Amino acid sequence: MEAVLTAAVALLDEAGQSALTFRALASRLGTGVGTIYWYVSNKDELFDRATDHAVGGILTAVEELQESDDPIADLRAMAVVLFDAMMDRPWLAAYFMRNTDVQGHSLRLYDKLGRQTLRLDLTPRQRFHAVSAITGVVVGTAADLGAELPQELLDGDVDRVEYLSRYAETWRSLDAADFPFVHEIADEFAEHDDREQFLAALDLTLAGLRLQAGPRAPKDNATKSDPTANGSRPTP
Amino acid sequence: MEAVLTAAVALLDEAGQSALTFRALASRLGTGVGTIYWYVSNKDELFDRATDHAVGGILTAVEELQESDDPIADLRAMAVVLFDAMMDRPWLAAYFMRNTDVQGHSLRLYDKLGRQTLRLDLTPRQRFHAVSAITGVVVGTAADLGAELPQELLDGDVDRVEYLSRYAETWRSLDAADFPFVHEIADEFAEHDDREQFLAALDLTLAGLRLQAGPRAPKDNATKSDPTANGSRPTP
DNA sequence: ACCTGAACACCGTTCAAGT
DNA sequence: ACCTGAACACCGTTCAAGT
Repeated sequence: MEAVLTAAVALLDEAGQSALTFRALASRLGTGVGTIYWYVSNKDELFDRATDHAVGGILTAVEELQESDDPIADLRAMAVVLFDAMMDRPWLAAYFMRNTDVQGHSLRLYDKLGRQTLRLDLTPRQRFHAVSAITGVVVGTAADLGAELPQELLDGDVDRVEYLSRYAETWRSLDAADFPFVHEIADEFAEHDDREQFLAALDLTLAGLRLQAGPRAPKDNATKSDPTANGSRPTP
Repeated sequence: MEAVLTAAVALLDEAGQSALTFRALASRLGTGVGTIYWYVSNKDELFDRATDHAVGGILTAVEELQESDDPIADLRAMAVVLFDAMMDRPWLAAYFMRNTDVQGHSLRLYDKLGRQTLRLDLTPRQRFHAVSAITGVVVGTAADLGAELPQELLDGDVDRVEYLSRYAETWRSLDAADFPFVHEIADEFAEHDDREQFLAALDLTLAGLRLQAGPRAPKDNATKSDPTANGSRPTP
């Protein structure tokens, strides 16, 4: 079992999603395809277990983080670790946190994140939504990366900067009156850095969360929280 | 071409991602598989074009929205329209905004969204990041929905509430000391509504954006913006 | 309990051949 | 210019048969 998962992860690392087939996995393990079906009941489960196997490593990295006195800063640090792991392994995003029945490490990681929200002045529902929002930003951005790479880039015919600037070129050539925004950010797009983009999205979410969590200054635990300003908020 | 795309969208609507095959599409159109390859060079492009075809409808819905004096409220309204369309068609999220070469409607929609950020006191880069963050929330949450449905649900063996409460049951049975957060939100999860969860995530992002856009009160255009507090922010 | 691999049904894609 | 469908290489999954 252990061997099956490490081999599966290796295949995914080497050549991405499409490289993980029962046949490829079997031949790497030196066995028949049927063998794998003894450990795993279908391909979805294979992906789930391979993903969780990789999440194991992320979990230990997250557990090594020092807890600060600012829960939101801690959430940020964890999200960054998670995102960086997904940049290394773009295939991770697709199956991350699906089916926690099988994904024990993922559930632990989810709890690790959520525990920080317990330190904030929020309702259970707000906590649930906050963690979902944060994992959503991580997975959403990372899933884009996994899908973003077209053939040309993987084949090495074109490098990333050329690819992006060709896009920007097309965008600049559009009618500025018709596409004012696309025109405005064409240059930004050409030079954009995925990690920076992720951090920007994450920080918007965290800023919103900080606002929601109440008036206490970020790292100031001396001030008692204002009971009139607890987290409850009318549903939009 | 038009007929190919409407047939493709119909297949996707009826039975999801996996139902769109060249053979199924050909037989629905009463032709051979080869015919489709004359209109489209591979399956990715087929998905891209089918997605953009559907986005056409979303675009007109978005264009019918009235512009208010609050750009952030307008962004919110557009995001909600987009999300609702994706709840109707969970297959949309997977290919949305990939390859705007082929997706003319998507590019227009992207510009529509971005135009609202032009009304905010932000740098081009912040505008670019803001729109990416917002579409990320929409697509990220919607992609979850598309993937979330396991076999049991599609087969109708189990309905949604039973499925969720079975999960919650498992979560409650975990050691509360080991999984304090999962324990805390088990009930929330059992009753969670996807749309509400989306709105919560969106509102966190928008709250962050409002903060970033400067000190002006949301709907107050009388106050001159404070030049010392423009949107620039040190990169984290 | 664990392994094997031929067999089945189904893909995307190509291409020589047609109108 | 547009259509056709057999053929190819490759999937996931099953299962009778082995140890």
